Amino acid sequence: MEQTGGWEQETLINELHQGYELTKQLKHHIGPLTSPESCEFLVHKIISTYDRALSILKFGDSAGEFQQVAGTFEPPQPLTGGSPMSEASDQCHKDAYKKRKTSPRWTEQVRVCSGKGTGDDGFTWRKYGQKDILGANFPRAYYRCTHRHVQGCLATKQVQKSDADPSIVEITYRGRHTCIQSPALASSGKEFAKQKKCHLLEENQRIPLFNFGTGFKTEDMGIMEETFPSFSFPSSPSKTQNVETISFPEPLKEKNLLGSEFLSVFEFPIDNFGFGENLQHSESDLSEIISAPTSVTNSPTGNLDFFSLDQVDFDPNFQFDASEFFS
DNA sequence: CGGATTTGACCGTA
DNA sequence: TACGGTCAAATCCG
Repeated sequence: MEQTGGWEQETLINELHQGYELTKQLKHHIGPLTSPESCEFLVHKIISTYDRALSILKFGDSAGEFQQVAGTFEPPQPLTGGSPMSEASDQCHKDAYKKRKTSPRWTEQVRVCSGKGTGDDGFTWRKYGQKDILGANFPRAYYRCTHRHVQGCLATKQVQKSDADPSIVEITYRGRHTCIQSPALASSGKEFAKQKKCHLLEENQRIPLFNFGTGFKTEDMGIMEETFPSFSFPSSPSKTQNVETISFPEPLKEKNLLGSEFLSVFEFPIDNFGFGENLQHSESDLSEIISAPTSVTNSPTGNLDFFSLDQVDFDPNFQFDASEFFS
C-alpha cells in the first residue's frame, strides 16, 4: 500500500497522456461528420482520465485499496458494513477491488433493481457455466465475451448474488475485452448489440477510432481498477468535482463497467484493444506488459494495429497544456 | 436453424 | 481430495 510513488507517478503520467491523446482525438472528431455519441464519450473519457489523475494527486497511492465510485477514487473504506453503498439507495453502486495472488480480478457490487442487473455493462456476454460455491447461498454464473472466438476476446466475468443481500450481485471481471464494442452500440442496449454482432468486424475496420472499453487497472498489485462515468451518461457528464459526493445516475450503474478490462495506462484510443493476450501472460505481473508490450499482441483478428509503447515517450517532465490541443 | 443457456463431466490447483 | 473454473453435449428460444 505504501509505495515509493513510482507506480502512481507512472499512472499519473499515463493518465495525463491519455487525456492528451483523447483530447487530440476529440479535436479531430469535432466536425459535421462527428457523431454526438463519440464526442460525448470522448468527453467523458477525458474527464475520467483527469479525474483519476487528480485523485492520484489527491490521495497519493493505495490504489489497490481504493474503492472506486462513479469513476472516481475514494479513500480506502471497509468493504462491508456501513459502506456507502448501503446508503446509496437504488443507484447504489460500488466497486471493490480485491487482491488476488494468482488471479487478479476486479469485483463490482451492483444492486439489482429489476431482474437484469447482472450484466448489461455494455458488453455482450455468453454464459458458459454455473457452479454452486461452497458456503455461498447462491450459485455463481460464469460468462465470457460473446466475441471470444470471433475476435479472440478473453474477457470473462462471474456473477453471484450476495449472500448478505440478494438484491446485490457481485460481478467479478477477469481479463479485458479485446473485442470492439462501441459505446453507441453498447449504450443502446442489447438490441443494438445484437445488430452489431453481424457488423462487428466491419465496424472494426470502418471506425477504428478508439476502443470504447477503457479503463484502468493495475494487475501487478493483484487488483483491477476502473470505471468511468461512462459514455452512457444520459445527460450531464460528471463534473470532475468532488469525488466524495458523486452519485450515479440510474442508468450508469449498468454501464459503468464498460471498460473494466482495459489497461488504459498503455492502451490508447486508436488501437488499444490489443492486449488481450497479455493477460494470459501477466495477470499478476504488469511489468511484463510494460517490458514486452508488443510481443504478445497476437490477436486472432490479425488486422488490429497495436499501440506500441515505443511510440510513447513517457516523459517524466511531461508538460500539459490543454490550450495547444485545441489550437 | 443458429445462437444462447443449462448442466454434468472434466481438469487444474492448493 | 475438495473446490473453483471450464468444457461441451443437450436443450431451449427467438
